Formats: sequence, structure tokens, C-alpha cells
Amino acid sequence: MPELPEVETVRRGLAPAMEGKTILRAEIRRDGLRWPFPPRLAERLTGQRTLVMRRRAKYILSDLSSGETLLWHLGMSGRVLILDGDGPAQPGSFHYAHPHLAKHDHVELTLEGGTRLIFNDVRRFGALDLAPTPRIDDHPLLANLGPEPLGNGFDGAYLAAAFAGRNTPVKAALLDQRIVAGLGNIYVCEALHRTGISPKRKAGRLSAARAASLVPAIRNVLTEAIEAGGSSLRDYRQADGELGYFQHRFQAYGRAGKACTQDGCSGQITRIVQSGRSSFYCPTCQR
DNA sequence: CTCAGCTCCTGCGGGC
DNA sequence: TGCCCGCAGGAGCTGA
Repeated sequence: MPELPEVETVRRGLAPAMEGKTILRAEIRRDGLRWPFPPRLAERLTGQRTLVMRRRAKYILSDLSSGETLLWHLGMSGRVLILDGDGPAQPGSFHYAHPHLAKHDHVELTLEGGTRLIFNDVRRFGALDLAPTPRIDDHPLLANLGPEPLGNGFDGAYLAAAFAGRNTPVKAALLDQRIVAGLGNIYVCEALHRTGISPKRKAGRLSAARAASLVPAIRNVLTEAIEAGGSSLRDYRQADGELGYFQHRFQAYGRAGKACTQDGCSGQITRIVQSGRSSFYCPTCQR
């Protein structure tokens, strides 16, 4: 489900609920999701205070008073619900629009003050892990990540160099978390559309200038999406991974058959499949 | 090393 | 109504 903007939205929702609060109880309802949970997960969480909530790429990192960091990955369908003390009282109660989804509530944390956090993941591609905070950047899931797209290490010169010699389509290159960390299918489609670059173009055959033009496009689309996610958070006060209002602003993703919205372009958004995943683009203005 | 294809899992919507 | 198919926002693993 979530790409960087959705994960950041979840982090921003969780931070005020978790930071400074002690985890009073951890209920782990299955052995793991994509991978087995770390040994003694419940015991290692119980009694710990969350110092700070961070994000790296599509991972949320909770630094705990024990000196360990809890790493969350939401996979395709992961979400986190925040239930206040005065919300639905019993585990498994109707806290979803579709109550049967509650059967995928895999982990539940009860915090000091009574707030409950529920990690729900229908498809179970998500993950939780614990590792020592000082070495968290060396965690196998984090060690090979490229720069943050909203950070200083991501600029035109970097991206042009990262693309050099690559024979893979630029669509696949931007999805490669080692090149830039946090993009997914939606925002790659949107950034390519904004820059007029075909998803089929080989990364290594883009001019340096065109490669560099992707940087502000990526930064802008991510920033706009985070802002839209934040607005939906205020309304629903949930940190679940739903797309915020930004989904109504997609110009390419999911718009097959619709008119291209670029100024002066009379083309039509088309869906193709690249390495097993949908790409939406305008063959007229994206070359 | 690079790259394409497969895989994990469940639910939903469309066509018949 | 039921069945089958394709599709879904991720990303690690395998083998060429």
C-alpha cells in the first residue's frame, strides 16, 4: 500500500501518540509476517518508552529506551490504527468500516494512557524487526538503500551518475531502492509524466539534463502528496496507510483511457506492463 | 554485477 | 449466485 508519502503520513500520525510514552503491553497474534518476528518481541517491547519516531525510505523506525530500534515496514497492505482510550474498547471490535478486516490485526500495542496501536496487514508482506539503535543503518533491510529523495544527497548529478550505464528502463531504475529510496509504482508514474519521460526509456540513455529534471519532479510530487496525506490525518485522526486526498490528483496513475492533462497535449494515458507491474503514461508527450 | 521473472498473501471487481 | 481471472501502493530471491 504505502510509498514514501503514505509512510511519512503514518509516521506523523504515530509520533504524537508514541513519543515519550511507555509500551505497557504488546500482543503478538502470529509468528511473523513476511519474515518471522524477532525472538521475544513482546518482552523486548513491554516497558520500553519510545524516544523518537523516524523514517528511512519506506521504513518507520521507533527508537526505544532499551537501546533497540523497532523497524516497521507496511508492505503492500499494512496499516496502523490508533485507538484512543475512549474508542472501541475490546480487541477485535468494530474499528473498521469493514469489520472482517479485524482478523488481520496482527500486533497490538497498548501505551501508557490507554492508547492502542493496531498493526493490520491483510496480505502480510509487512515486517517488524528489532535491532540495536546505534547500528540500525547496517540492518540488512536498510544497508543498501539509496539516498532519501527529499534529502540533500539526492540531486541531478547524483541521479545522472546512478543512471549511467544502466540498460534497464527508467521506470525500473526509479523503483530500485538502491538508486533512490522511497518511490513506488504510483509516484514513479507521476514523476515520469511530469517530466515527459517515457517509462520505457533506458535509464542509461537519458541525457544528464533530463535525468536531472526528474529530481525536482520527484521532490515536488512527494511533497505535495505528504501535504495531502497530512490533511486527511487531521480529519480522520488515523495513521492507517490509506492514500490521502492526493489520489484525486493523480495525472497518470490509474488513468488509462483518460485524456493527458499536460498543457497542449492531446494524448491519452495508456497502461502498459513493465516487469510485471502496471505503468501509466502518455505516449504522446512522454518520450 | 545486471536484469527479468517469480514469489509470498488476501481480497475485490469484472466477465461469463 | 458462483466461479475464474486479473489486478493491487513491495521487494527479496533465483538463475541466466
